[in-house]
Order: sequence, then structure tokens, then C-alpha cells
Amino acid sequence: MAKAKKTGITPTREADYPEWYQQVIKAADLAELSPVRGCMVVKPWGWAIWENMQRVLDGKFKETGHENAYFPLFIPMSYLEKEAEHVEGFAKECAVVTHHRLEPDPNGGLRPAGKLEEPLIVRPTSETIIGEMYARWVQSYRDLPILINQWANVVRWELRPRMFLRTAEFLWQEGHTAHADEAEAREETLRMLHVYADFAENYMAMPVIRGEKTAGERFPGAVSTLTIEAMMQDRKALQAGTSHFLGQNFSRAQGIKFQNQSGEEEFAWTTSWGVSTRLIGALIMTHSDDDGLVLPPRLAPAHVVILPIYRNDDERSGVLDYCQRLKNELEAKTYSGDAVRVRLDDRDLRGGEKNWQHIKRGVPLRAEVGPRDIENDAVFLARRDTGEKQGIGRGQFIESVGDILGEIQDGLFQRALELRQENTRTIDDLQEFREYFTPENADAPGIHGGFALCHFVDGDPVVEEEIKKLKVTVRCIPLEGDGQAGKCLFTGKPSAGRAVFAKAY
RNA sequence: CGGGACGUAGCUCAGCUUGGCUAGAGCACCGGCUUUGGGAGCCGGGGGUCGCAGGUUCGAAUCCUGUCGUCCCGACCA
Repeated sequence: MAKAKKTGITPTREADYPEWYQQVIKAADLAELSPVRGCMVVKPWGWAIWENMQRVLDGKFKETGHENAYFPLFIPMSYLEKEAEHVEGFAKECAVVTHHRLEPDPNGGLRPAGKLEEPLIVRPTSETIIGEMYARWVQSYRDLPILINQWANVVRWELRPRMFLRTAEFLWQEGHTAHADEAEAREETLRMLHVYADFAENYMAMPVIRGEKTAGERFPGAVSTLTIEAMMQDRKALQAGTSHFLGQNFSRAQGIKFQNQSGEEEFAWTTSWGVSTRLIGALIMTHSDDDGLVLPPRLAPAHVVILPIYRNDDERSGVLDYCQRLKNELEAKTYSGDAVRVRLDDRDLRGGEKNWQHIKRGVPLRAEVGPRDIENDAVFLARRDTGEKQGIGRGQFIESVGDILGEIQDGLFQRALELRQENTRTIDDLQEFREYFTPENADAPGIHGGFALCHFVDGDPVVEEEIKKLKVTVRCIPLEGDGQAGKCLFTGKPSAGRAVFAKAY
């Protein structure tokens, strides 16, 4: 009897994309909302993905000459006031600590006491506190460059949280560097953008566009903001990482000064760059399908899950022995420089239910092993990315496991790249632009639009108004543009190059 | 911070219009038996001060007032 095809996730992406996203997180047991407004609890499976991301990125930061350090969670309010644009950018979303003690109140509860002389803000980002320290550390050109990264949590009091994409508290890394000259600082900004792009494409299997933000989208206080932008499966853009050239704005505000070789006093040139747990959201929306999470092998907490199948206690011990041996043999193999990560799921659950759990959690390979397979010295192997299932000899499986994982990794990247290519258009006609970004049914806007490459004039009010109406934003001016000049789509004024326009998260 | 909706079991919700026996269902959970190669079936069981505080009433999940919270749509944002 053929059963009706049932998806692991309800609703499907097509039916209700935002709800699908929430359900994937739930079904894959990645995280859940906490009782604290806007803050989430990252559960072990989600955390393991983050740990893998951290491990890879941390290695890349160290390879590029950076060291880790740690700076305080609290920042004196006055620090934030020093850089005017910076204040404006973050003031509206800061958590503020005004007291340092609790005392009993008359109703049997507690109330804050011990008012602080100067309020402390919980860092929304650490440029100011880190800059303050750099100012103390730098006297001579010989003290530069300073190349430091920190792994930390930050707080931005968001009004509308979405798991992983925008939460009040989130985890990230922030690199902060100070240099003796502009060229070196600009080079650093670009270098780290490429580190991010490499990580996104080769580890997350997520193609990205490297580009520069327009003035309006720039980091508050930065001279230039570089970004990597990815397309999610609903064709919206997600900013996946940023690298900022801060010029001398922050060093002037914070007094990061040094004497150069001629004995003259100069301000240092600084940069900052970061990626956050938002990358997990990006990962989910890039690869997952209507059955749940799909993980690129390089970041998957488990590459292979072995599912023993048996009917009774007699079969049980034999099957488990065989599985344990298979696990050991697989773990002796490597993929992408690491030992193959294998889990043996011998929980006392029904096979079907167990199997679905691993599908929903996105494990790249599931190997079912039952008496029948053992007889043939084989396993029944299922791929999460294609859904393909086949019997394969045990020896062959062990020999090829690394290759199969590599195939999955590459396949996911190709699939994501194709989606982006199919949904990227060069547009030179305003009417076409409007239609491209207008959903067929305004009351239930389904998946529509994509990336549009258009000529434009940065900051022109006519442009701003038009794209705002359509809820479209300028994502970036690609670094690898065609370099052709043209006419602004909206105003007809001369344009030096095309930018990527899209709806965004 | 503006507009809308909603708070009933761990989760999703019914019941409320028209107040009335012991507050229900599905899923999840626990136990037993039969099962086990893509989400098992049957039987039994545990679990709720109906968000909170007042009020009306012989009687409130249901009506009234207040309050707290959550979600959605805007504005803001990694």
C-alpha cells in the first residue's frame, strides 16, 4: 500500500516560509525561545553546529595572525557617546544597567537599589571599550598592528526577534585591529571579508556575494563596510558577515595615537569585523527542505548515524556488535581533515520514528544495519541531501565515506548556487523592477523576487523612496562587478556600476 | 512606540455567543500486550488553581473592569 507522501515539516516552504523556518528549528532540536523575551536557548544539536563554526573560523583567524582576548560585557555610557554616528546607530537598542543591588520591597518582592553614578550599557558591540584599551596600549608605531579577536555575547534590544536571525542576545566573534597606515587597515578589512566568504562557501556550502555597503547601510561610524550577502530559499537576502574599515573615526574619538618613525603623532587606522549565530539561520535557510534540516558535512555534528535494526534480543547483540565495529572502522577514516564523526543510535525506539528524527536533524548519511545486511556484509545507506537510498558493501562504504561526504558538500553548494543564479536578474527597466518585487497576492505574499542587478545613484531620495515602497534594499555593490557605467534605473542620472537589490532579513 | 489578534494539560486547540453536573480532544508522556527495514496498533494510566487581580451572581473558563504576557502587521536592526 502506497502511503500518501508525508513531509517531515508542516507547513512546507512553499506554503509558509517563515513558519517552516520555525518548525525546522523545532524539529531539528536546535534551539527554543526562552522565558526571557527575545532570548533563545541553544540546544545541544544547535550548539554543536556553532562549535564547529567556531572551530573553523577561529583557526582561520589565527592563520591570518590574530589572537583571542576578552573585554568586559559592560561599557560605561560615556564611552558610547564619544563617536557621534556610533551613538545614533546603537542608542535605541541598548540594555542599560542602572543599579547594582537588590533590596526587599514592602510587597515581599525585590527592588533595585544602589544606583550607579554612571549607567553601564550591555555591549551591543565592543568598538568603544576595546578602543579605550588600545589607546592605552599604543604609543609607538612599533606597537602596531594590534590584531585581536574576541568570542562574546552581545545584546541589542530588538523589537521583533526571530530565532538565530535576530535575537536580543546573540553570540558572535568581533575582530578589532589597529594599524599604522590606511592601506594596511584597508587590506585587513578585505582580507577578513575573504575569510568570511571562504568559510561561507567552502564550509557552509553557501554561495555569497562580496560587496560594499552603500552609505545608508554602513556600520555606524565606519568609513566603509564590506559584506557577504547570501540568497535564502525564499529568495530574500541575508547579510552573513561584515568587515568594517573604520578609518580614523574611532581612533580620534578614543585617542588611539602613536608616534611614527619621524616622531610625529598620528591616529591609528582601525577595523572591525564579525559574524554571529545568525550564520546558523543562514545555514538552515540555505539547505533545509520540507523534511527538515539539511547539514553540509563539514559542519555537521555527526556525518553518519548508524541505525541498528533487530527484532529480538538474539538479533540485538549481534547487530549491535556489527554496528559498533562499523562505527570504529568509519571513525578511523577522515573527511576534510577530521576523523569521520559517527553516532550509533541504539536507543530503544521504533525504527521509523528514529529514522525520521535523524532526517529532521539533517545528518548527512544514515546507515541502517539489520540481520539481512549483516548476512551480505553490507549496509543500507540513505543520503539526506538527495534522499537517495542504496545497499552498499561494508568495505566499500568505509572506503568511500569521505568521497560521499565530499559529494554531498559540493552538491549542496551547487544547488544553492543554481538557486541564486536562477533568481538573479539584470534589470534596466523600472516597470520590470517593480513587477519583479511585487507579490502576486499582496495579502499573502508568497515566495517571489530575488536579486536584481541595477544601476543606481547612492543616497538619491528618488531611489530611496521607490525601493522603500517595494520593501527592497540595496544589499551591496559587488566587488566583482562588471565595471560598466550606465544610467540610474530610477533617476536616469549617470551610474558608475550596478548594485544588488533584494528584499532582506 | 502605533494597528490587530490571542492567553484553557508539556504542545496544538475545542468549549465562551445564550453562566449550571466531575472542563474536553489530538499529539506527547507512563504501564501492559502485539509489533519493528520510512512517523505502529489495542487496552489502561498520570497530568489543568481555564494568565493574574478584582467585580457581578445562588453559581464564572464563560459576563464586566483592571493588569501582565505572547504572537502578527508596521517603524528599527547582524
